[in-house]
Amino acid sequence: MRTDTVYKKAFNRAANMLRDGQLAGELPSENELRRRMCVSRTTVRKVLRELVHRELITERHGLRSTGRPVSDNDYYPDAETTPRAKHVEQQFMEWMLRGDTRPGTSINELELARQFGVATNGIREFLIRFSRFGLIEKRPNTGWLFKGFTEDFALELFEIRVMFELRSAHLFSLQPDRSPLWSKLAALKTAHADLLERIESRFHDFSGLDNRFHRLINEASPNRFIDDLYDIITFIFHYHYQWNKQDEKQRNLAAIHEHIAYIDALESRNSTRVEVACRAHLASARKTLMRSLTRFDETSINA
Amino acid sequence: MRTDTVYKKAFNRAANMLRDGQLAGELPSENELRRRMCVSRTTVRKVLRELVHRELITERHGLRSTGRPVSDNDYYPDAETTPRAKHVEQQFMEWMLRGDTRPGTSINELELARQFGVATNGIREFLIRFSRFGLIEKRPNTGWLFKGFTEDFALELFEIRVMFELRSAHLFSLQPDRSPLWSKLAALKTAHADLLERIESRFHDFSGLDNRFHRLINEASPNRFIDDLYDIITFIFHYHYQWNKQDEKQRNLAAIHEHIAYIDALESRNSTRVEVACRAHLASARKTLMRSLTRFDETSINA
DNA sequence: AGCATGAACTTTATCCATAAAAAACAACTT
DNA sequence: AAGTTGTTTTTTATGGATAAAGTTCATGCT
Repeated sequence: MRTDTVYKKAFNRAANMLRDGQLAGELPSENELRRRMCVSRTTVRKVLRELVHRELITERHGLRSTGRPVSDNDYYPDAETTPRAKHVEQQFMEWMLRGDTRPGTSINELELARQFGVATNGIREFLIRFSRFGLIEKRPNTGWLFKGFTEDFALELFEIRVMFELRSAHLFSLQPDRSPLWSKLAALKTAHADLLERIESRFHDFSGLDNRFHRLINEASPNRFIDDLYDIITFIFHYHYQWNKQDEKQRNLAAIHEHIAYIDALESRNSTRVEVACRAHLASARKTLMRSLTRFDETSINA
Repeated sequence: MRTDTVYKKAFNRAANMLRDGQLAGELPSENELRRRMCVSRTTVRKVLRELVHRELITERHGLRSTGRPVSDNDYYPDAETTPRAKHVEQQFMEWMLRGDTRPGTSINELELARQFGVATNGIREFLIRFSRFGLIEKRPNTGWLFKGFTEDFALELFEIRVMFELRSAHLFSLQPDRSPLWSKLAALKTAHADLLERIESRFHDFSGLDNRFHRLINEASPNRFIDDLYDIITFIFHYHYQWNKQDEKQRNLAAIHEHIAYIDALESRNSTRVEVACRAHLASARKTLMRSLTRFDETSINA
């Protein structure tokens, strides 16, 4: 059966809004709520029905207003707000990156389905989606081949990344002064400086910033294929570093400094400087990844 | 129910082998056949059973030998030798490229499933696979958005293609003289010259040659992400030009000459020459595509 | 032991069913 | 007329079933 994660997530959001006082007094119309929560009115109505049922809101001659205060255990647990497909993704990535899955292993849809507790259909859809990341390959009528999250993979990925980023950075620096992206860049620079101040406690925040930064660079000259590659990078890094936290603070600190230098170079509009800063940053990112890869391999082997 | 296209295709191949005399006299073992036909032994046995049943081969105390001659209507029709997934692909591409499907149209899985006569699952799997081509986009819980086979798409694709090809061509030309790829290149050059001789009748053969050529260039410095882009290009061009045959001979003739110039440049190992020839060829390919796109639009509008 | 066939078992490709979510339609209200 | 809410219809997300194809095990023959 289809999961009702959309409803549950919407319910939790609504509960949050009630708690924050965003919905104090008389509630907005179903349509208005629908817009704010980005779900269909059908779902909004389901949420409202449940809110009434739990007396979190009251309804009197068609007028809805806030009811009793929201308590912590009114919320649905997080796991129930994530669709199956996402769970499959998470479990698969863990299986692949954490387990002792060696390059050359063949992937069995049925086995994964059993292991993850879903129908084979979901596994298959995930694998098809995932195959564009270049880590697995389909052999018709037979199964999938895991090619491995290897050094080769990382090298190939970074080779393309460098090409793309140099191109985008160059085009970014050629923008007219009046382009609104310059002020966005300045804002990002400030954000970097701020993070630097609070690095001790907030170093996890870097990955969000990193994303925004690299996506901003691409915004000056959009190209869907470049965006795609960046999706891959984001995805891979997200999961890889999620289980690989050695030196995280150190790593991020270095990267912040590189970013700032890179931003300065962009602002200088000097193409040589841009190239140097861009290459320096990517070289360092690659080195970090490679180091974590080999170390990762060792721990796997010894596990 | 799963289609038995694997069996039918294998059967046709076996029939062909019988007809060609490749299996004259006593037949090889099941395992040997399995290897030759690239299917499982289970399928081989099914084929053999049917061949016996139709008296195309005879079996006597476990010894199989050829039987009556193969007739034209022993073959299964082509349509029955293609798996559903492939049919979906073909029908979808036709729907997209030939119909009046405008950018911004939303794609309905259920409707396509009905239209193509398959289960929604097959449609969905195809769409997921196809989404990496950058022409459609998924909006969760809602459907797919067709972004259009537009000029923008072609421009973005070619921008990347140029970057990749310049990089690969450059690296190709840096190979040591003893690399075996040089002789492969020479062979391809001859093939081009041959095709030029028989261009009047054989101009369709160009696309195969084109593929081999560009893939060869990439072989010198493999990168899976570059191969991926080339898959996209191959796929798109295949379908686009399948229904868009204007000036085909003309187009291919020009391209052959460009390829030859490009090969000469590579053989000269002179990087400036390589770059010039490569750019010239890709610029021309882009122009051709763009022209066919606009013309294509017009015919669609008037259709 | 090594290869051939036969039989049993496992996995993939494909269809179908259904609850959840979205969209469309209808009827009211201001 | 535009925005509400109530109702119905359509579509997506997900599970389940099964024939075809692949793989493994068993048996027998040189």
